[in-house]
Amino acid sequence: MGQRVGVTLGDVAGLAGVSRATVSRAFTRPEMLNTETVERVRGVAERLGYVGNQAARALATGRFGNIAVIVPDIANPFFPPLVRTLQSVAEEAELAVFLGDSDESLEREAKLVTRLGSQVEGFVLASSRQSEELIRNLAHTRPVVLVNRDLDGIPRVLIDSSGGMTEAVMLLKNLNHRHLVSLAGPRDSWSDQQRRTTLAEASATTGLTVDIIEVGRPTYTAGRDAVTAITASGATAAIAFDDVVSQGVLAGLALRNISVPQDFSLIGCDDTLALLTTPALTSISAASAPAGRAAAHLLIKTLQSPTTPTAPRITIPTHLITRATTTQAP
Amino acid sequence: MGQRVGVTLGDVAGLAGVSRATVSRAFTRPEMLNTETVERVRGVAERLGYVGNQAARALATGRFGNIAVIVPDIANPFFPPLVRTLQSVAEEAELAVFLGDSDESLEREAKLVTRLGSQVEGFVLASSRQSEELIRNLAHTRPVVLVNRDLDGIPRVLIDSSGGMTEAVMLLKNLNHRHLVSLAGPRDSWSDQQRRTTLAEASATTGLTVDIIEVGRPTYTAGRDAVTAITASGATAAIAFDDVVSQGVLAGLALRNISVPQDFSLIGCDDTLALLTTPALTSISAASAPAGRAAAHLLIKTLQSPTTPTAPRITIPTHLITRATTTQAP
DNA sequence: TTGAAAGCGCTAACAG
DNA sequence: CTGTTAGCGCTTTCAA
Repeated sequence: MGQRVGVTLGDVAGLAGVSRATVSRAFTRPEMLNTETVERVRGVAERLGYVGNQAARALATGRFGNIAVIVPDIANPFFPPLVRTLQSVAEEAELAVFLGDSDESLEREAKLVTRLGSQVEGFVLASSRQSEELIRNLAHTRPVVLVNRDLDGIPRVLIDSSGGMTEAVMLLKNLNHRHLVSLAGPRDSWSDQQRRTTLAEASATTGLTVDIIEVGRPTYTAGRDAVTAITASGATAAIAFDDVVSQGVLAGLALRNISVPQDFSLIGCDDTLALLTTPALTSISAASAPAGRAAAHLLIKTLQSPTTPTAPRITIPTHLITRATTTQAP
Repeated sequence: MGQRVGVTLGDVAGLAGVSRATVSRAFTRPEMLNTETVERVRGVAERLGYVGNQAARALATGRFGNIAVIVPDIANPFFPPLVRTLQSVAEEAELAVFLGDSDESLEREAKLVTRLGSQVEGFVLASSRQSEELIRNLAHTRPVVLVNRDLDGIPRVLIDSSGGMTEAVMLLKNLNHRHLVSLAGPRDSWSDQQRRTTLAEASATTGLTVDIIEVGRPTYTAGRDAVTAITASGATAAIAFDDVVSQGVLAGLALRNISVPQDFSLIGCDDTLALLTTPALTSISAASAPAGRAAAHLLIKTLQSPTTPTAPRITIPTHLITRATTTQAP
């Protein structure tokens, strides 16, 4: 059976000469108690170094005081700022946060969710690759907030790249590009699908040709390796799934002595590498830190009023940030 | 009182026609049971979607199945790979991981540790800023593994930058630099202290002059703003606390039309920005992913054999990676 | 090989 | 305002 872990409620009760219930109340409902009692109990607790046992509390109340955030790849620069603000907001609400990295794998994401499900109040799923069905099942069990995924009736915060994406296409058109390539990312990512759709619309409107090259997992290497296909396509400009991929493309282009932007124009997404590249990358903004904050607030709100009439939904618009990787078509 | 959360052991027991103890054993000690019983119970459990309640299990066993990793700033590119591998190893060991971001603050780190202390088996403190006393107290309570912090008797993994740092100074000396500046980071960071010490020794050996400029929190802005002091110093080369700072310095130098490496040589640390900068940054390697893996293994090992004779200690050596930001002194 | 029963540390009615 | 009591869901002796 369970072994003593440390100082318990009972220990404090004994030394303070009160019942365990009183000790409990001294922490959770001090207003119910005589001020003096509260102080005495807290004093004893402090002296003993008493720290409440979360597991026991969770078992008794059904509340865990924990939330989980699941991301496909914490090493992708889009996510750390999101996780950072999320955790900061959670902390203010006295919530501890589990981090799950699904490694872009649907199965691992599912495993994480089940594993964590029994000890969290709710989930934030960022760029979830899960099937709609699984997410709905989960949301049926506990509050779920989605980031960059849109499912009717589930709270979510979306970074809507359509604005920036449309601006990107417009810019390239105005610069006389006629033929672009889109470096598409993970197929089961909502963001990727949204970008595909917007791109299709924009190309229809503008009459530009857009080839699609799938890079799959968005990495530096994937971008660099895509350059063969890019040059083969004959396009004069590319829009990449994210800045990490762009970074790779930039490197691959340099290897072939293709200069950016003179010979080729390039636009990234998420604006995570900001001024880190040379030339500085034209990119589509994506406020991941605010998205994390918003998601945290949404989740906390849902936790407080379980029966929300309609799911709160936040959409963060994007825009194109023109820097130095785009210019007139050669 | 606690409300039903989902399917419980009892539910499964009822439907399978066995006692709750048997259900429990079917999962935790199947070898004690009739194979047939195990299968039947597991079948029923699966059908019902039974997931064990961690809190209850923790209460009964004293084991939580969780660990925590605390970092000063998850948005600093050094940490995500560390956290990623850490979580991956933990997952294989059936451990869930809490993430705490202390925002470089000693107080927040302490708060996180207390908050999480009651629901984790152990801690990984990465680049902890805490006082030695607090860490020792904590380590007295539960297993602690340190990353980039060295305290007698506590397991730790160190990325030993002295090798790379010495090589860096040697390189600069051989390139005829006589006067360097060191951009020092957070004072309470072990890594920073180690770098200061090594630098002092190396400069004594080589006869180079080394000025120290404190940048405090290692950010892009801090690096950029340090350039005033750098130019004022009259040094011809700098070694920065990390690559993020270097990145800022590079930008600040560019603003003043000082070209790197012709007019000024620059060396970073941690090699996190790899080829992202232009010119590509000469840097000191720091394998943060392997460090995360090692830390996870160490913690798991400690968890399994609580009374280790001597604390396991891993040291990862570093070396200088010469790229394009270093050349002959002007 | 299985069941009965006690208990992990805490909270929440219900009395008083 | 405070104590008594009955669990929360699970594991683990002890018996059978």
